[in-house]
Amino acid sequence: MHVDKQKDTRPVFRLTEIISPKEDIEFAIVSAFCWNFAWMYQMFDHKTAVIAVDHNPRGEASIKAILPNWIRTTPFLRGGFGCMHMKFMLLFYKTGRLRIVVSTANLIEYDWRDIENTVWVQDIPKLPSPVAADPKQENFASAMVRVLHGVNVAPALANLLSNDHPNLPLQRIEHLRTHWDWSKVKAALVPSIAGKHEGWPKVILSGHTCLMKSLQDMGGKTPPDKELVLECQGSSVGNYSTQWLNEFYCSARGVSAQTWLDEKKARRAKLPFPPIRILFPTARYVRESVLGEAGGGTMFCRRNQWAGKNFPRELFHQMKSKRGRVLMHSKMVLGTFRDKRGGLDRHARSAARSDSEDEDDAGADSGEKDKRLVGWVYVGSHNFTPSAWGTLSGSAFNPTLNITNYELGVVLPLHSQEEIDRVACWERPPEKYVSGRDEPWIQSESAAFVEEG
DNA sequence: TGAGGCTGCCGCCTCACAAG
DNA sequence: CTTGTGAGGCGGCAGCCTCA
Repeated sequence: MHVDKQKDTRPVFRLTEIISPKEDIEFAIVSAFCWNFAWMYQMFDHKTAVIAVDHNPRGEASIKAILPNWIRTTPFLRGGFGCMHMKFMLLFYKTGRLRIVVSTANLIEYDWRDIENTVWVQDIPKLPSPVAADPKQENFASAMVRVLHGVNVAPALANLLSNDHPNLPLQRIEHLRTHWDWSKVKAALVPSIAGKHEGWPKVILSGHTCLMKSLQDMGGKTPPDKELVLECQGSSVGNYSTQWLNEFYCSARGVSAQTWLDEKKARRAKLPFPPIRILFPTARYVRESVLGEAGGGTMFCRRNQWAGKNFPRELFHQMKSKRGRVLMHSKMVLGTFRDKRGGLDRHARSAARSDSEDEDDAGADSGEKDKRLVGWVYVGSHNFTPSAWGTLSGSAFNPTLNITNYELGVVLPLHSQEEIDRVACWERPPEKYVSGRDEPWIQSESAAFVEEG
């Protein structure tokens, strides 16, 4: 389990250490795709008010009191497709401190005991008195406000406030922006809100286009003399087309989709695969892991995907945990910059910078934050799939972003090679699958999962 | 040189399917 | 019980070859 920078002296987080000291927590908003409510209930003091955001398979928005002081809320899913996959916690302490947790783990024992997950934690101090927030300013807090509205927290909060808990430390979701001091947060929050997002102002607030915007804002745009190499690691495999991989890659470089949205589809389909390494465990790795095939229940790849005509089998790489033969439920995208072949020298670069591409964004490379990054890392609930990150359509003038799932993660800038190696939870560099020898773990073909289908 | 036919490319239509 | 996309099938068209 990888942790926040300040806490990396400690290699492992227990859930009881995050939700601690539990008597001091007044209120919590907690989200996960899979819940064991009885188990989680003991993690909290029974006096603590809790809003539990959960996945509803039917995709109906709902709120319901499920335990003393607990309200379960579920967000709407268009047509019942997709899932509420966000995993986060907001822990409001009696002292005013707010602890933000963004993780990859579900709230069941298995995820915290048997497999590897990743957690990002930061404590946010309360401001002595509220400050006005610029409604146009987008930052971590404003993104969190949108997330909470997106997953139907508002009616649950109103319900608590008007019943047994009128004095909660959060009276309105918007107060997150004005009552706490977020200035120390270096991470960018990257949500995917399920549904259809139309027009640039909305499109850049969600999905891979939000990743693009966040990278621009933190100076993480791939420099013109460099090439971006992506290592995408997750526990589920999507349907990858050249078009979608290039779409994602473009955003990961910090380049707006305006550059390609008006290109003909037929032409886009013929582009080569970008330099993306897709990390997924091989069948052999799962068999030889500590829990064997039975432990492969959280890894998803289907035969018809792998066998698909244009499936990018050559992009697949082994996913081996640094921490021994344990399976990982972590989801990370690691972006690193390498010199282009025949790359420009240092001098030419500054010239290239001023005259090449740069579109609408002015602040991307500016100011003191430009301590020249070597890359960046995303960690959170997003698997590397179109359902999680979204697909763009429409025109460059009026784009549409369609997202199937609710997902949440953070992006952090990386400043050194050492930091890159430390932050990745897999052995680097990842080994490429050997054609003929290596095949991905396919759960439905394992004797341990016979009832599949 | 012109008619006819073969071939490959492109665009259009329909259908199936999406992920944890 | 969405919306968008890729695959696959089909037809039109341009280019080229062959034969009279």
